[in-house]
Amino acid sequence: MNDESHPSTFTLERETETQRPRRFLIDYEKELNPSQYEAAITHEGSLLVLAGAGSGKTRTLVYRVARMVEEGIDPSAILLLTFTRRSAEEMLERAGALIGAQCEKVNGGTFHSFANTVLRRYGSYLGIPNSFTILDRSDSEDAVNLIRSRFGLEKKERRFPRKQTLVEIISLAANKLSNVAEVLDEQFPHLFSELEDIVRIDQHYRAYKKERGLLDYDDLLTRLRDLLQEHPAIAQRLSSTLRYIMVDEYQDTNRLQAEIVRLLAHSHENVMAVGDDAQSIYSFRGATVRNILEFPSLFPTAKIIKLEENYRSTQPILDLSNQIIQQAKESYTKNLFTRREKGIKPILVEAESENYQSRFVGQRILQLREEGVPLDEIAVLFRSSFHSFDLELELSRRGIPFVKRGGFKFIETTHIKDTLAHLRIIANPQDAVSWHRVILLLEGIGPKSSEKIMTHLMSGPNQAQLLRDYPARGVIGDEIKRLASLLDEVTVPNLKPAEQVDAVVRYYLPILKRTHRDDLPKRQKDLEHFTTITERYRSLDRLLSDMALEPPNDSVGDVLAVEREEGMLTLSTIHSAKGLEWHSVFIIWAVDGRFPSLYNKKDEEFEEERRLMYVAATRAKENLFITYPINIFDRATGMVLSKPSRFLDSIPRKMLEPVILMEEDDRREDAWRSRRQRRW
DNA sequence: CTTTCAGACCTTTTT
DNA sequence: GGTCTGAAAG
Repeated sequence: MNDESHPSTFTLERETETQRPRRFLIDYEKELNPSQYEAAITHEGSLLVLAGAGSGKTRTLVYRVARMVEEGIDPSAILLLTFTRRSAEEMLERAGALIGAQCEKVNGGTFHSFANTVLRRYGSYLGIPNSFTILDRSDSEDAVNLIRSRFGLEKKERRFPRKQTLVEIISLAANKLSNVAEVLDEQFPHLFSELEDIVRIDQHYRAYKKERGLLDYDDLLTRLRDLLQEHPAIAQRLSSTLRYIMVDEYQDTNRLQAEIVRLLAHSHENVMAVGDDAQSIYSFRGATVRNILEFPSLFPTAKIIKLEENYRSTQPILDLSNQIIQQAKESYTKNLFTRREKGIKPILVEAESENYQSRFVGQRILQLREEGVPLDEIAVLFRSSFHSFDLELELSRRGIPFVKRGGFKFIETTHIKDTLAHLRIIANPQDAVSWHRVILLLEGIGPKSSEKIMTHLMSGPNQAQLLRDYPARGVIGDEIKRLASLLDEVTVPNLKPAEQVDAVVRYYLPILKRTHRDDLPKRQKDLEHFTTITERYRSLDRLLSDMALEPPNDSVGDVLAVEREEGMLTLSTIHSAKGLEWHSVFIIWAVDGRFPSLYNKKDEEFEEERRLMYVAATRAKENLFITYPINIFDRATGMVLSKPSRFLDSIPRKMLEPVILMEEDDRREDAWRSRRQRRW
């Protein structure tokens, strides 16, 4: 984000335009359909674009940016808020390819990364130090846990919620502009009796963060909102600099984010929200479909444009998708149609076991490749990250290269988090969460000693010196001295982040050897990989906030593979597949109980699972395979799952062809064939 | 006080 | 299959 050099020269393009017709590099009218075109050329005022799956939403956004810039709007006056930073980058790249590099000056990113930039700059108005540390989810949990144990709450007879739950509750309260009591009432009624203690923990957690210069994900948004609300002069300044705001995936924003948009747009109301109410799938993080539905009442002059022509999928795929969403309790605002009449009917595959399912997918992918479909045009989608474990083994066995999106991240592994904790105490010596982690790693030190050392450390400014002064003998004394030397070593002025990382890793390796003897080589490689990633950074603060906001999610193997020429197959959670498309898509584990998952008993949750299935199905352009294993024992529920997902119930057979896998001779590779199935 | 080990418990999706 | 807790050993 480049908010340092905004020349506020806004020429009056509208008037010039009427005086003499402009020449554009692009024939927008020809490149876009009438609705898309209208969205692309409407720049002033508020605009709601209801864009169905595959209706060219991204294209519209890209062309709109290009058009604005071509009309002479200063690119840095445009703010493009997207769901991931990557999608912002891609859009700006595409716009750049259309009309030129000045599109790079457009401000683009996630709400969180935007908030980070603004708060680094203006946070001091709220008493936030500009070197604040961003806590990721597990850091927040650690902090809450620390507070909880100080209260001695975990020793009560009745079961007190675990740290994940606590953080979830606190986070939801922030994102929904609600409070702990309401969240408990709505979503955790069984914990209502703990209200007082949870509120107390929340309060202490806040104070704790404030004292140490820590901000969690929610604080980034909350504090940005506070800044805009409490400091009108700054709000005014930002608002007049960022004169054109676009928000992508609006159906997955929460009330806090909507409030931020409202405040930012206060002085000009040039806001374009784009989204699809039928694809709202992030309520677990406080998103509400009400945002998109109520946009017109927030901005009463909003113009509404619907994009209903689907350019992605064939008719049979669209028929199935429409059928899935039509069974929803509430109806949605659009009706999708396509001109791609011809196509292959989606197939529903019943596999005897998980491994059969994996083998089928593997085989079929190889067939598709032989038929000329490149691997990077194929994806396997699933409800939960772990659903692909067996398939991953199968793919490796067959030598099919893949990337996995969603789920566990490289950055969340213990050894990387440990390394990061060391870097954080260097960047922000007040960061108690990280100190705690670092000190616990020392041999012979547990929670009690750690607490003592921490109190000692917080008593003065020079931590390395304080460490040396700490009275400790023997092994513990040596350990503490070693840590002190590391701190001295890395606080030499003008050291590059990568050099600091290198020092930390050298310091950390013996610890790693002690604590993770078993899979040391892999972890060591991860650390090397991590060091490489850090080489391009010039500031440690920047490095750390990037790691919190946009963590690289490749593990070592993936990175090596990316460099291969051949495309790679994509494995992805459906959540991470949002906005993407492939020639051929497999949806695996479409078993009732897994998808929809049995935890989601409430109506709303259930409906969201349905939308998830809809999102998954609409990713496919030509081929769609839905597979499910039968007779699977589910450990979580202790139930035997044997029925295909209920979202596929009552789908006419003419829309979805059932197939059963048959085990045949081993020499026949394609051991499956179609046949009638009557069991359901 | 720390470490270790056995048993219980729960298991989603992400910035 | 992994994390968390509690109890017992070092």
